[in-house]
Amino acid sequence: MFELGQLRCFVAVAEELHFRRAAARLNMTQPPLSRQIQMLEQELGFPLFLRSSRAVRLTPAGAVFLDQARNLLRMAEGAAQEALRVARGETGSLTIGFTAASSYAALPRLVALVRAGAPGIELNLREMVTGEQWTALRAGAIDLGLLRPPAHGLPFLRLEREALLLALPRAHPLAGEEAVDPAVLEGQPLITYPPLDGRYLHDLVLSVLRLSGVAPGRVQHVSQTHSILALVGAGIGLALVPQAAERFRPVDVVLRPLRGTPPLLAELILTWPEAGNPVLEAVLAVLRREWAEPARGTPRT
Amino acid sequence: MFELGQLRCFVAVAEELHFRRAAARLNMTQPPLSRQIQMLEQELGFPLFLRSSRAVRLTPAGAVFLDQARNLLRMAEGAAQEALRVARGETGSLTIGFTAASSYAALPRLVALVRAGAPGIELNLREMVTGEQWTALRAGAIDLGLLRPPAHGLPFLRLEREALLLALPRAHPLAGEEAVDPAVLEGQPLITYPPLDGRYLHDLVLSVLRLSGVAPGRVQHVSQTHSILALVGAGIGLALVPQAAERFRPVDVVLRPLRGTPPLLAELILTWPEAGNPVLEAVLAVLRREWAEPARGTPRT
DNA sequence: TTTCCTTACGCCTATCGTAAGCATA
DNA sequence: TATGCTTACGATAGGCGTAAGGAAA
Repeated sequence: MFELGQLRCFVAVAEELHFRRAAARLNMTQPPLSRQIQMLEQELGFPLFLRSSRAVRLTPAGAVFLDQARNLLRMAEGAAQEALRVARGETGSLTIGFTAASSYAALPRLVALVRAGAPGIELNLREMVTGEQWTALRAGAIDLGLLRPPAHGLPFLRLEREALLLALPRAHPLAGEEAVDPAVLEGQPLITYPPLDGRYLHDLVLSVLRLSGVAPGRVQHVSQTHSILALVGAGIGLALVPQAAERFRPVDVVLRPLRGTPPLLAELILTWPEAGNPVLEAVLAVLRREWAEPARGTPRT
Repeated sequence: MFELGQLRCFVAVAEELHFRRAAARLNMTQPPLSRQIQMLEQELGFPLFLRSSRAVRLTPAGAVFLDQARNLLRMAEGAAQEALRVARGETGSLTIGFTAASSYAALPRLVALVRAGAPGIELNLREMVTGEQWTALRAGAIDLGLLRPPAHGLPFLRLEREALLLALPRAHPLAGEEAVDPAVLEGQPLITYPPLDGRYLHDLVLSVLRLSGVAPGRVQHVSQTHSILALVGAGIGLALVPQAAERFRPVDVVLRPLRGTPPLLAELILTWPEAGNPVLEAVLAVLRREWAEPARGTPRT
């Protein structure tokens, strides 16, 4: 097969229609140029030029091949440029796994920051629960995970810290209070996260209860926060949910801080398999620089 | 700039993710393959692979470059194939200049024969008068000319020979005759071709008159046959036109052979700049093989 | 005679293959 | 210890440059 150098020789001769001038343009002498063209012609199996000792002309097949050669050379340069931009993290694509809950506040903010700070980078978004995200991170199916701790040793960035709020029906006697005493949970049916799939929030809720010295009644496990809120609204029980739930709270449910509770904060982290992907590095650089924990990430005072 | 050989090395390693197996596939040993990849990486300015002494993985930029490299290699092979087909005359395009008169019989027949006999060849058709065709042939703007003689020394193929017929209004007293005596032209107004632009037919008409010993009256010069026929229909005068005019004769005009006239035949030729274009050769081969002068090309008996 | 492409020939460089080096599981 | 990529080194082949050849205006 021919080589790109031969194509460069061919294009030069085809454009100059003069071997000596073409050779000068290529910074070489003319005999080796003649040989390169001959070898190219032999490789291709047809003549590219009609040499009449006084003039050089392209054959019809040569004219066709000239178009192709120019295309190939242009594409070759473009290929290097394109990949170089990816290597520099200036362009490329990342796939982000995110939990349903994060899609209301953290995810839109993250997408907006990346769009503004690294406009060449395309983000593919895939909603999946925390457990799926770990699998996907290990398999390389996603480049970033937006999920709850722990990070299992992987590098991570903490995006949000939010207090757990008590979710109770609007019709509940204490719904009008500014803040609610944890004691009301004593013996009450509680809806909380499952210990495996939603381990982090499950443990966090238990910590809150333990620290408050409260023992709830029957406990129901539901993994998605919006389902929990729906059950609360239906009067099935009370629940402790992260503050972000305020964004998708049904109208018949209200969220209230627990009075006197030590600030147990639910964290949302961004994690990734490892360093080395420049596109990823570019996105992380933007986030480290631009992301400031919003005021709403701290509990109401 | 990198070379296609390096791309082949890169694609092999990227597909095998294993230098030794890739080297085997490329019929070389593994150390030079490593060097080629290193040189390619240095050329590009970014690493293509992450080597961890136990596994080889593509970097994100490497994955992008793999796509580009595959495209380039595929295009390189395609380029040679495409141009080779042109060199063999199997495909390509030709531009044909043709006169308005030829577009009724000779041109459609020619196009049909080429379509059937050389299906890969595309024909571009450009109507132009004979004089324009000569300029275009010299400039390379058309590859073939469908025009009246002479060929001015260029190679040519005679496509048709047709008698000159007398065009006269249907209302003319002699319109009912099977053939007309040339003597009727004596002193009559005559519409014929201009001596410069339509030189060939002009001279041919004069020859017919001279051989018949007839001197017409006032002579009007009009270059396009369909215009001549329109003037005949309007009673402006009589005319001698090639038999092909039968195809686009107005209903109020009839064409009749001249009785006793020696067979002065108007020829239509196909001419081209020179040999050497395989696409042209392929078309000419088809025409030489398939073209038979049709019966309608000879004068009525 | 001049121009311009091709052929011939010697040198040099770049690539290949073999062998040794080095890190990891 | 085995596997697998890299480094080192000598041999070879392919490409470049100089010089001579040959055809056409």
